[in-house]
Amino acid sequence: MGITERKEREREEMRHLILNAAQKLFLENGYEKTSIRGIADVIEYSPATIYLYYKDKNELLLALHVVAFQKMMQEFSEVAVVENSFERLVSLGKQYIKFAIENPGLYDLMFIMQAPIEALACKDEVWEDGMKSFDFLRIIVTECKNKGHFRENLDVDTVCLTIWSYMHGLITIYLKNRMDMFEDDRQMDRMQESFQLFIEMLKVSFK
Amino acid sequence: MGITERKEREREEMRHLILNAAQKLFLENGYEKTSIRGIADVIEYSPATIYLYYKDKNELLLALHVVAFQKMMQEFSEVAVVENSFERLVSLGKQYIKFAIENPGLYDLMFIMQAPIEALACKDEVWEDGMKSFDFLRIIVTECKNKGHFRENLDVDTVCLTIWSYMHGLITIYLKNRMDMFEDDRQMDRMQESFQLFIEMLKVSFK
DNA sequence: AAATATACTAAACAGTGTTTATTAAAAACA
DNA sequence: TGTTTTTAATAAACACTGTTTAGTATATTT
Repeated sequence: MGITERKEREREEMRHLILNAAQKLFLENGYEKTSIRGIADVIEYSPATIYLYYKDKNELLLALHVVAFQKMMQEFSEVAVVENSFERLVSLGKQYIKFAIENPGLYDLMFIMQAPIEALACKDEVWEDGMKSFDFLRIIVTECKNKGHFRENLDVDTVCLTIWSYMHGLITIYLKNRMDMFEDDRQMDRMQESFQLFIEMLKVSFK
Repeated sequence: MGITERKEREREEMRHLILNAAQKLFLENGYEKTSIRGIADVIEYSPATIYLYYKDKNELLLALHVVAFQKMMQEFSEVAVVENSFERLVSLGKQYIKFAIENPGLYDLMFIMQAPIEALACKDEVWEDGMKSFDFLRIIVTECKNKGHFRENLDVDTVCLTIWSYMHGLITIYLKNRMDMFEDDRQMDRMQESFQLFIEMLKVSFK
């Protein structure tokens, strides 16, 4: 009896259809204009149908959040080609900035919005995507220690949290338009200068 | 003819009344539950009345954002008692973290939400509150250079942006529940450890 | 062929920010 | 003073939002 299997397949297809429409609206018009009704319009189903496949909007946004992390992790994999482990860390930083600037809406969903975190809390699940990407950083920092770029007595987790905090802060100050404070049009330059300075700080103080 | 003066005074009182109600709701129930209708209920006026005193919700949130900056700057003034300029910088960092954790809603409004920035853009104004608080940091960093804590060839603006980025990142990772990733209940400890590490980084690499 | 289960939706509920037309009161003018 | 004009406030509506409920076709099982 393959009916239940077909049903399950159709259900998964429908979930995909909804998720793709959500992604389309999210990337095109941003978060504000990604409404359940809007998604329903795109897929030509009634709004209520969406609730047969996702518990609520938070869960739908969580699904989108998972896709976003997959995309980021894939772009991260490009840094693997860099031989030197410290240079690989620098490369990861550049990729992180690049991803955030090219996908501001997704970055918001991944690291700022409460919706996906609330959805996880509802399901009593942990933030696995966050953990995996943090692990990516952790591995590189660990290798920086092993290869002698960073001294031995540094706590890897503390170093990672410090690096991530800096990167996340720089990016959100930029994305949330708080660099408009600098009244020139050197925002991008200023970010690059700060990033270079931070790299120097790592190099000098972790030696 | 003191009628226009009285009218202006009454108008200002009404703006205050609205702003206070907004602040009350914002601090008690957070952003989501701070609605125009909710504010109207508190002050016992109709929702439409609020629009006679504030152009829209963004402008009201901008007014609240101004109050928030006043509060933060007042708390910042406490660090003036610290003699050593580098220690004053450390103190400022601690005050910044303290303010953010004690006033997460206000911090959101000041540094993450788009509403006040959009309201400013509408009025063709610059982010003066942001500039003033950044100046506070700039002055202390400048003195760190003058007193020999930081070397001479560092660009003050770049240093300030780097410090602010780190602080802002650490705080938002915490406030937006992205530290739930660490499955222990040492979140606060981890923040402190990272903060200490960053202070050491400044001390060592800017010498 | 009849009974049951599934997939879907129209309509409603309870919210949101905002605008418009209307009314009551205050100020200005004659 | 009485009349006109300006001002302040609001009820009601508009166009949205996420979500739930009750009802209807369709598909599956008995």
